[in-house]
Formats: sequence, C-alpha cells, structure tokens
Amino acid sequence: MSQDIPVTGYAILGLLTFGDELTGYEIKQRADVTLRFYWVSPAMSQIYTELRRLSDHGLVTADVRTDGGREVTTYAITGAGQAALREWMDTTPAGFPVLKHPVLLRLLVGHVTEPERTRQMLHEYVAELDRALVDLAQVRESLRGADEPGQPFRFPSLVAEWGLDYFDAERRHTHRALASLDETGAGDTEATA
Amino acid sequence: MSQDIPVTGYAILGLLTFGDELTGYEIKQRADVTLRFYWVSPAMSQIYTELRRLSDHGLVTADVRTDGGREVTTYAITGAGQAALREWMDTTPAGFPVLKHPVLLRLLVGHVTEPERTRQMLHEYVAELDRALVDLAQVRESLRGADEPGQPFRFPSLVAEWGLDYFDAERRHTHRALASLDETGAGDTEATA
DNA sequence: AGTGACTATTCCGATTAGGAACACTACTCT
DNA sequence: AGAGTAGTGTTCCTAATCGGAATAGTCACT
Repeated sequence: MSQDIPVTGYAILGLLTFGDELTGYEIKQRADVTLRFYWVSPAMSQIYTELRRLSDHGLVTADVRTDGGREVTTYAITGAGQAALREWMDTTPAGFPVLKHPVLLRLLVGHVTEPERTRQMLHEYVAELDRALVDLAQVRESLRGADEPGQPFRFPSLVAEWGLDYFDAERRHTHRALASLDETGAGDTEATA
Repeated sequence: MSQDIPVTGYAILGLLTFGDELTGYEIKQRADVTLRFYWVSPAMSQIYTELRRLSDHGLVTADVRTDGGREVTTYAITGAGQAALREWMDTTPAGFPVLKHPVLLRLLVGHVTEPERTRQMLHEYVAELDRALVDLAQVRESLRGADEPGQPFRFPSLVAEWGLDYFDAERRHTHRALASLDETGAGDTEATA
C-alpha cells in the first residue's frame, strides 16, 4: 500500500506530523523554510497533486470548509498515514543524497574561462552561503525551547544543526578551492580584484 | 542563442571540452564517474535528447560513422559550442546548490519511529559515505600527473578534492547527530546495537 | 552455435519543476 | 468610498527529467 507514493509525498506527510491541520498553501510555506535546505521546495502544483494522492490513499483527511465566501481545504494526517510513514521509515532504505551543485559543475570546466571569473563565482557562493546560514540560524533559533530529547522539535533541531554544519563546511571547501586557485598565478601575475 | 539550453546541456558540453570525440554512451560513462557526485547522472534518454538539441544549435557536431555493420555517432564540441559554454559561464549566475538528502529528511521526522531505527539509518549512511569516498579517491588518483596549474585535469582535481572534503564533512555531521541521539536515552536505557 | 557481457541508441510513462492564471480577502492610502 | 497592493488559496499548463525497458549489434569465450 505504501510503494506507490513518491518521497515528496512522505515529506508532506512528515510535515503534517508536527502541526495540526494545514492548507496546501501553508504546507508550501513550511516546506519553503525547512524542507528547502535538504530536500526540495516542491512546486505548488506538486503539493496539491501529492495531497490528492495521499487523500485518495486515506493517509490524510481533506476537510473542506467555507471560510467567508470561499472554499478552503485543510489537511490532517490520519492513523493510516502515521502507519504508512512509519512503515516507509522502517522498511525502505534511505538512499544516498543527490547534490546538484552548479558551483562545482562550473569549477570543473574552469579552464574554459578566466581564472578571475572562477574566483568571482566562488566569492559569490560564499556570500550566498552566509545568507543561507543566517536564514537557517533563524530557523534553528525558532525551535529553541522545545528541542530537548522527547520534545516535539528535537529532530528538526538536529537537522537544523546538521544544516548549519553543512553550510559552514561548504564555506571552508570554497576557501580551500580559492587558495588552490591562487597558487596558479602566484608566480607570474598579481591576481586579485 | 544560449538561453534555451538546460544546465545538463552545458554539463555535457563541458565534458566534451576534455576528451576528443565521444559517443552518447561514452558521455554517459564519464558522467557516471564524475558528474554524478555533484550534479546528476543523467538518464541515457536525457543525454541523447540533449545531444540532439546541442547539435541543432550547432554547438556540437554529430559524426555518423559506420563501424562494422552499424551506425555509431560521435559528438565533438564546435567553436560555437566553446563560445556558448564560455558565455554561459561568464554571464549567468551559478545558482545555489540543491540538495536532496533523504537521510536528513528521515531524521527530521525521527519522532515517528524508534531511536534505534534512526541510529541504524545513520550508521548505514556512514557506510555508504565510506564507499563513495573510496570511489571518489580513485577518480582523484586517476587525475594525478596532469593536475598541476595549466594542465588539463587541474580543475577536475580541484573538484574531486572538494568532493572528498564534502564526504568527509558529511561523516562528521553524521557522527555528531549520532552523538546527540545518544544523549537522549543515556539516563534511562542502555541504547546500543 | 550458444551464452553472456558490453556498446549504442531509441522509446515510453510518470514524476517533477516552475510559474502563470485565477479568485477572493484584507489592509492601507488618498 | 474607492483604489491599490499585499497576502491567501487553488488550479492548470508546459517543459524537463527520471528511470528503465526495448532493441540491436559486437565481441569473447566455450
């Protein structure tokens, strides 16, 4: 019963194990602040597609209410949903992370452009990492107070800390690559910007 | 002229800047050993789709030869291809990496299963990381001899080293998470496997 | 001749990406 | 009051991508 649901479906199911009832729109917002760092920010279309599937399988309930003049559907995980999520966790292998790293892709073919351009790209990446670190640190802070063992945000805070470590490591790797690049022109030119 | 080619197209173009002429099959093989670590292993179908597009745009040449009894098409980058790749590198922003990290996704919802199951998953991840490290170290070794500044494998070796650092960092993050998890049951149970 | 492994390409269905479009609510500014 | 604009909530569309099956020929070994 659980084999034909894509991973993103389980991710949404997972989001529903924290809060209460959420609309598709709210799920998108939650996904954008947490899930985006280590999974994807699913498109709206995908979230609603997934919710319909989950609902068809009885893993979530869809409560249609008329709020003001328009219909609003809120979703909540069912007992079957809890069970399916748990079964997925317990019986299917996690699988290896897939990284789409445009900076590394471009570094790979660094020989087709000027070294200065590559340095610039790496510096920009560091700046973006710093921004991501700020955002994630904010998420991590928002979890404080309920992040002790046994409390609801225990696992999210572990993940947030992992993410912070990850971004920090990326910064170091970028600086290392920059240092290696500097060795290149050290002898013949003063390369700086 | 270069705006309607997806990133994977440029990745293939990039692979063609090293060797000489390659068949679609060979491109797939190269992608599987290098590109897969920090970009994707494109499906065969995708590679051939992309090659047709690149060929339509004049960025690669498609040489159809009759080798033995069957037709074999080899692809080579053209001057226009070099220029398009360079323009892409110089004028479009790299963009932030996208990570699809099933281990972190499952850690996030760790509260729906037993702590022991989560520990097990993390240990499996470390084992997979070790395997990936071995593979990548092999790639890195294969580049030796032509990885000095100015030599053809200079940039690939920078990327390989970044990748090694990355996997190593992931191992540390995983161990850190495991250590945090151990704090949980430290008081009441002897949790180990 | 037969089997299996490798090379090479095409085809197919489903999933995913990424927004645009639509519609309604609620707030502010003039 | 009316206009504008920001936010909420959902649907729809197109292209990209995944992942593997299907096809088909070559080569080596038995």
